[in-house]
Amino acid sequence: MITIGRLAEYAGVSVKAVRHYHERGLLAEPGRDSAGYRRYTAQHAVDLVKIRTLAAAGVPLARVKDLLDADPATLAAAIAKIDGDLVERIGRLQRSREQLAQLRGGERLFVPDEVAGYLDALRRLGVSERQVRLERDGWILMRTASPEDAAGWITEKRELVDGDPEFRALYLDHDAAYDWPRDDPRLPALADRTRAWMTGRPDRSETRPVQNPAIARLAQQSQPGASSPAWDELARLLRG
Amino acid sequence: MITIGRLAEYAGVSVKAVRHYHERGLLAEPGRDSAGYRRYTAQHAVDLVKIRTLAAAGVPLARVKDLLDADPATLAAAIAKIDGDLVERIGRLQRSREQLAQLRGGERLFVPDEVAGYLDALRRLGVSERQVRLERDGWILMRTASPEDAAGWITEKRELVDGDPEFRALYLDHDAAYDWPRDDPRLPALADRTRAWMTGRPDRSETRPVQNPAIARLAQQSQPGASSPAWDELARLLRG
DNA sequence: CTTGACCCTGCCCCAGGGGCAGGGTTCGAC
DNA sequence: GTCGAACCCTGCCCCTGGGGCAGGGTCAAG
Repeated sequence: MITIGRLAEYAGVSVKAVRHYHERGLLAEPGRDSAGYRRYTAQHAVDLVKIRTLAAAGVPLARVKDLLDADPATLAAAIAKIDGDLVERIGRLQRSREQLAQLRGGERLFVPDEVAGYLDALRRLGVSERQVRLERDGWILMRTASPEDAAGWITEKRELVDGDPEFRALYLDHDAAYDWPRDDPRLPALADRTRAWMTGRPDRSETRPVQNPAIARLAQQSQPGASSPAWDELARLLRG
Repeated sequence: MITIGRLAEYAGVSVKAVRHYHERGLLAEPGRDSAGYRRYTAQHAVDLVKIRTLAAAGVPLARVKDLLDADPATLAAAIAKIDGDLVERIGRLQRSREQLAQLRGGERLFVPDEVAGYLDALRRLGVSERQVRLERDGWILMRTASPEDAAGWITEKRELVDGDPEFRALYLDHDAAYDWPRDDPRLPALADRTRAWMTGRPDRSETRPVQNPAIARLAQQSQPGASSPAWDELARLLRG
């Protein structure tokens, strides 16, 4: 006849846990001795190890209770399912490890791969970090509104950056223009070149070229102080 | 400017969780629109993904809060530790899978390997399942009282079962005697043979041979109805 | 006869949300 | 113009699996 402490130690659980299992009806309450102490049998130890094993596998105690007096076939089926869940949980933890590793290395975690690749391409081009962040935030905003459109948008922009030298040049100039004064004499010329490039674009020219400023405006709303006098002036020149 | 629902969807968490993070001070409360709705920026999405990643790795929200504005070196160290915990947890789950598998296959889970081996040896000898269970329970009881003694005891009994033919014969007869009537004429003869074997044992003869009935008595206490009239009579004959 | 290690019950606490009540809002369809 | 669906708001109580503490009683050894 063993005490609650010895029982708990045998099974590798806390005394508190044993009492908890009594309360939940998982483990039979044993008899008491003259002092009112619980006195356990070996069978209790066997039952407790069973409970501990299932609970350690993440089975809710309510289900453990059912499983304890299920017939062997049902138990076997349940164990198979629990094992499947376990495999899945292990997989999730492993994916969690990968995500965690990316937390150390920049923004890859926060956006899908294609976007990360696009942002890296911008960086290789020599675009400022401020602009890269604007692009990233713009993508996130787009993406919350319409994931498919966002995916198309990133593909097209990637093609432009990789394949259109004039787009690259304009992009870098727009980036640099951020810091120019509002009355910088280079602004009208830049607006003209931009308009020329836009009219040179074929069919889908009404949607995409507008997108760049549109995104910028979105990002501007979301990030206070993300525009500049020169950009405002440039937008005015393009509209007018 | 995105709503709470879109933000939650982007990060793969529930709306409720986002509000929870606000309450805990993990995620900055954004501005409200004219209807009182929260309106988020892309930066919130980035922050939320970070929170979700740490939380998914099992980091308590209170620690997540600290990590969010820790410097990169501290963060890297913390991530290394979290990753270590993750590896440990994965290991535990894998061990849990093994234990679970044993739940289907008998009692190996409930006792250490040597004991399981000993019980299997008894079964091969032709001992009844009732007796095997008595032995198992006796071991568990012993073990909770004194693990080292229990280990020694199981080793000696294993040696006896493997190496002493007369012990094996006596053991099987004792097992069979369980069901005899109290006045069975074979009982005195069995008691005599048992006494003869006990006196034939060298040095440690006062501890071990007594153990078998002692264990039986322990098990008897723990398992109501685990003795029988014939066993009681046998114990009386051996004492007298 | 004390001291430390047990045991008892009962209560509140934690994370990490879920669910529901009891509202208000927005948007598209009819 | 109005209806319904799908959002959003706050506030409250609920869950699991125990931990911790209070405020006792008990037991064995020195």
